[in-house]
Amino acid sequence: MLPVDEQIQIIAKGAAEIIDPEELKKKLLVSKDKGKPLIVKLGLDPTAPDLHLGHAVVLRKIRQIQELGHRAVIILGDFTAMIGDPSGRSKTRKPLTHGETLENAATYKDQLFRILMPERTEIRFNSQWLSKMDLASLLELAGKTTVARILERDDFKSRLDSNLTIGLHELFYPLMQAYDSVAIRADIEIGGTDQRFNILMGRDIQKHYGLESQVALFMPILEGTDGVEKMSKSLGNSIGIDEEPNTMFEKVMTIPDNLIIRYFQLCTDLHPDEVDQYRERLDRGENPRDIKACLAHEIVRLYHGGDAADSAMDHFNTVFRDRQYPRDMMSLDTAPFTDDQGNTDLVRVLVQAGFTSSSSEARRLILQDGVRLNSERVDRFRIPVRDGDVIQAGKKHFVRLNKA
RNA sequence: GGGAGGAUUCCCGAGUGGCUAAAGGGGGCAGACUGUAAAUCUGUUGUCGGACGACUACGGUGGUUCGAAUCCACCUCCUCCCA
Repeated sequence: MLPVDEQIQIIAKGAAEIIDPEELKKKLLVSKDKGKPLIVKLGLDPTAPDLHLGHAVVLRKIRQIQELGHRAVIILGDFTAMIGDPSGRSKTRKPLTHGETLENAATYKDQLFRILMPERTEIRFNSQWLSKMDLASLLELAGKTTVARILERDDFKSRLDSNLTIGLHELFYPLMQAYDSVAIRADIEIGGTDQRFNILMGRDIQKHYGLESQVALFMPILEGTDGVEKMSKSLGNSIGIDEEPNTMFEKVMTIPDNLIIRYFQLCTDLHPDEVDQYRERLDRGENPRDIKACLAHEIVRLYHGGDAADSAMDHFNTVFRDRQYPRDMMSLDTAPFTDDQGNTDLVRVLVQAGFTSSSSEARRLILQDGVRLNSERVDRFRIPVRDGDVIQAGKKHFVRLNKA
């Protein structure tokens, strides 16, 4: 195991807040002393089976901690999912059925191990202990906090103030999540800053059960590719960890420059010192594009491996930086779209190639100077073409035509 | 239990009998600019057709009317107020 101070440096990289750093240090010292790994808890709500880089922020952090020799316990909140975490939501969420929950959980697991080390990860369902809790134990648990305390939570508070519905059962959510920490004897609970209330509740409740309190490790909420909103699939600004290498690379390249370092910190496993080197290069006035390319390469490498990262970078440089044709592009037989006079219907070609979803859109694209034939703007819908000609739609779609 | 209001195109939201494929904003796409990107500016944003045009569309079903997103009836869902 690395020296404690160094471990702390790695754990703290990119973290929004650690409560309490001294306690963390103490736990690490004991752990190193006794050779006993710490247990890092992450609670996941099994509703979102497509992980993106935003979710990956906490997962990567866990991975880094695993590399230090510690263990992770992932709690799939199959039981709590019946309530639906009210965090950050302004509405009561529809409860999931048990079947849906299990189905989601299976998908989730596959994706988790793209990031975590399986041999140092344990996945547990909180129904294991929560479903067995009898009324007496529930009352005991509930007695360890107060209504006022629960209602302090921002989202409950604002919902209450604006007369929105709050189900009584929802008030139990933080308690149940806290109880998970008791059940698994968590040393550290990690989560986004939006989990602040729930995780701190865990510290409290553990103490009431006579356990040492967990350390709360909060990670920032990652901004999406638009640089403003938090990353989320429904906002369309997310980068999924399953995305194709080229797409992933391109998407990383579209983040605003001022987010480069933040992404290095939150989306890669680079050592803090390496991140600092990139920061210095930026400060020295090096072209942010090139630093961003390093970032994109690193991120693609994490999810697809070095070779894929190299070729994604190569593709990006060719197409976007050098404005040349990509090395490999799809090809399309023009015969079905060519009339007797030898004119090819580009509208249909664009639709067929999947570049536009309707022919109206294809016409629009042509009329707006968005289509090129061998680098020349096209201003007609029907045009003669030769074997091997290249049609380009917008900046990134290419197809080579062949006349079979 | 009683009362009031709402459901519009990808999203928010205007429209209250023909001039409405439907204002405005967001988002998307394209073009210009640029050291990638962001920002900015311009255009565009239902489908089919190279234009004129046709078709489909304003929660659901039926109706009134020459004509309905707009009026009426019933239904579904949502919200608010009083108790």
